[in-house]
Amino acid sequence: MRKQPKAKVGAPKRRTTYHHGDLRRVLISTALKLAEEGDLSALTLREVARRAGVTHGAPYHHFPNKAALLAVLAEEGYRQLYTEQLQAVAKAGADPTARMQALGVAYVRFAVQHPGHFRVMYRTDIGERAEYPTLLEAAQLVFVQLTSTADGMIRARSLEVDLIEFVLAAWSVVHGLATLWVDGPLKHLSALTGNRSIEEIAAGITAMSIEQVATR
Amino acid sequence: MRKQPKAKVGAPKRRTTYHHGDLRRVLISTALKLAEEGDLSALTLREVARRAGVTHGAPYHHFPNKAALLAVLAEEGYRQLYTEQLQAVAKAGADPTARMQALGVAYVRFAVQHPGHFRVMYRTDIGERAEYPTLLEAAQLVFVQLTSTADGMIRARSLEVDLIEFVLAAWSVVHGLATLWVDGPLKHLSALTGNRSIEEIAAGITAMSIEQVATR
DNA sequence: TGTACATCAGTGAACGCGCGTTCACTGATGTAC
DNA sequence: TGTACATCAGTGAACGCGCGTTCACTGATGTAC
Repeated sequence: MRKQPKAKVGAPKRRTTYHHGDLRRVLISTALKLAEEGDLSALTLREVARRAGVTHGAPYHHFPNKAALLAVLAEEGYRQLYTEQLQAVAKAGADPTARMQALGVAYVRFAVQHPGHFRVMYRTDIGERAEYPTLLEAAQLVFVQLTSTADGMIRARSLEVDLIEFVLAAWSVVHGLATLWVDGPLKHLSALTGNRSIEEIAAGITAMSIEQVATR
Repeated sequence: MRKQPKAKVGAPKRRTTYHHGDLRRVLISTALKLAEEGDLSALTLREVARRAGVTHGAPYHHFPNKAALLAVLAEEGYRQLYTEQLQAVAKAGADPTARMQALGVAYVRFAVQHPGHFRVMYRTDIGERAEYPTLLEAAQLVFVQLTSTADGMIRARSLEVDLIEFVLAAWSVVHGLATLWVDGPLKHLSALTGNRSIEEIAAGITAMSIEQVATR
């Protein structure tokens, strides 16, 4: 049996090895947890290090600076969103309208289930995104998926709407709902939403906003 | 003629009086200007004082703390939004659908024209809003206006939609568009929107999202 | 299997910074008589 | 109209704080022979 020093109660887990093993991964997931707690201003490198049970200098062996860590977090978010939307669309079957709606619902569900990722993805004070090409690429993946799904629906139904405008409308409604829910007034206005789950609401709203276009 | 000391170039205007005259007002409008510049993390009390040409202790003779200044800013924003929406609805005439759409367009226009107010209004890290009853009241005014306009449209057309759901859908789409435009990816994606004005886009999108419900 | 040595990934002290807030002060202003 | 005095609204030094980042260091780990 390995010697296992007693860990102080409430203190971060005591490492048994000097080297951490997978600090990079731990820093990312700790930062994510912090972002999930709400206020992004509480997401500091020093606090991340603290919670990871490591000195505040340690992260610099894995990331050149704070912005780089946030960029990784954002990129992971976009990839996750892409994957979840891909699955949702696949599950929705062949009907282009159903696929479009599933995409929207998946967007809102992602934001609600991964608020940390969502916040970091749309935070503006991360610095120039152009410095992180893989982040840009991941974001574009999501956008392309939206555009092509929307295009599929328009073509299938020979709708007379401008693709860009349709895409913007769809994006706006789910982004708005997600934002109002995750960080906005809806967070506290449960009186409004009662005991309906966000998913039900999202389904209702996207149905109202998107499906309508198809059935006119 | 009053004696007028030469002001240093680039420095804040030199006061000729020891007392400022209307520092409270100036602090508010300076804070607003800062919020309009983009990143709310740059909106600090000290910077506000600096730009107002006053020491950083001075604001405390007009506001108990930073949160109180932000609360005033937010409240002004809500009142302004309410007024602009009221005018837009009045201008739209009697048709309930046209009124509803005008309300939505006014929301987006407000966000675009007053991004500072918009940012502060929806910032979560201001502290507990319940501490500022007049702020709450102003926000509710806007919400009530939205709800009653939506209700008017539903009744006039005997729509079979849930009021809350309709309200949420309408709010989501304009809030999403505003957010994506003011602080989100649309800010830089002018490729998407081309040379169309945000107002045209907002009109198109709200028409697509809201009017459709009525014409089904 | 053992040893020498390079490299990796931590530590912890330090730097410089800007923030919100407090406080004793003082010059300017308003008011009573 | 002039004067005494209270109050208002500034000043500027100071406090304590947490942040991002750097750096010389050192213990742990991996590799060549």
